[in-house]
Amino acid sequence: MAIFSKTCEYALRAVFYVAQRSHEGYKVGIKEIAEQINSPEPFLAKILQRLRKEGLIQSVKGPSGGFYFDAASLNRPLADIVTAVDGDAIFTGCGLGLTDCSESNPCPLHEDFKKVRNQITSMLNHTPIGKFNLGLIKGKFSLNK
Amino acid sequence: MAIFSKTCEYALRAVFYVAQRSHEGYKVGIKEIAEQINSPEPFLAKILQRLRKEGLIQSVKGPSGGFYFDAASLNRPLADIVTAVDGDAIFTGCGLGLTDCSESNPCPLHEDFKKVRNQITSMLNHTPIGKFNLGLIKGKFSLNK
DNA sequence: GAGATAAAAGATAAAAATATCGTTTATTAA
DNA sequence: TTAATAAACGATATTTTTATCTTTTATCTC
Repeated sequence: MAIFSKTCEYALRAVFYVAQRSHEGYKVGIKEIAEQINSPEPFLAKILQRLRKEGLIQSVKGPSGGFYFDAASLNRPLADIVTAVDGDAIFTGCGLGLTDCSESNPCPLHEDFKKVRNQITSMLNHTPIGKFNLGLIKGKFSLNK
Repeated sequence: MAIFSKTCEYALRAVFYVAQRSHEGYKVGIKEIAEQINSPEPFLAKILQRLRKEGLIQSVKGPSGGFYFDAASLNRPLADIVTAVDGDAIFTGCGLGLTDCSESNPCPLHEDFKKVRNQITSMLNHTPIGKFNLGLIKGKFSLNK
């Protein structure tokens, strides 16, 4: 089990790649994205369609078209992407899968998981999509293996 | 997406319930466990079979049989249960799903996820199966909704 | 030892997540 | 205004996870 679904992992990797290229002034085609982040192209296309419908990423059709982020979108937090793809289970869900777990009706791991969730939530809320652009351009980070 | 698979959530809830009952001196039948933790009985049976094969839980067949933990097993860490069911992805996997992510070839979120993973790992390694027995007996914790 | 009980095992089934394909629509550039 | 390009859309396929059912085996009680 991972923190995010496979779908969300692809989404985040794609987001980082498109953000980097947007920072450099380019739009990117789905084929290039899929190659660069090592994901199945048609599946990734579906994911980006969803993000686009939610207004989280921009795209234009036709020659010299592709996906990109405008300035405002580059500043959105990663949490928006995660929520769009995986919902808010990672932010609010019980670690043991209970539906009514809460302060007043806690599972045994409630306090422990609260810390973990808070850390993940804080990280995703405070990390803008474009945060790693310079690092990616400098080749400091990997997105493909 | 959750931290653990549904299978693992059931496993942990069942483990807590059986641990509590073992502490009280009882063995528990699969039917009672499934009822008390609100899980599908035959599915849970498969899960407990796996744990039993790995020696993480004990069981006896026949009348007045059922599942239980011996003293040594009650002191094992939750990490053993999680590893048996979900493998070690939660402890070692890359947050973005990369296979070769490491200190020398990091994904953009590598440092952030290291903190999250370390916290989860530490928690699961330092929490023995029997830790919540008294709290459960006193009704302080919920396992069923 | 016979009958009852409860877990183990094996074969399936259903649902959800992941992945693919063919066609359509929008946009651009010539 | 046409040809080429690239995303959008809709239908379908595959794989994995989750769940069920039936039969078998072990153990206890009498």
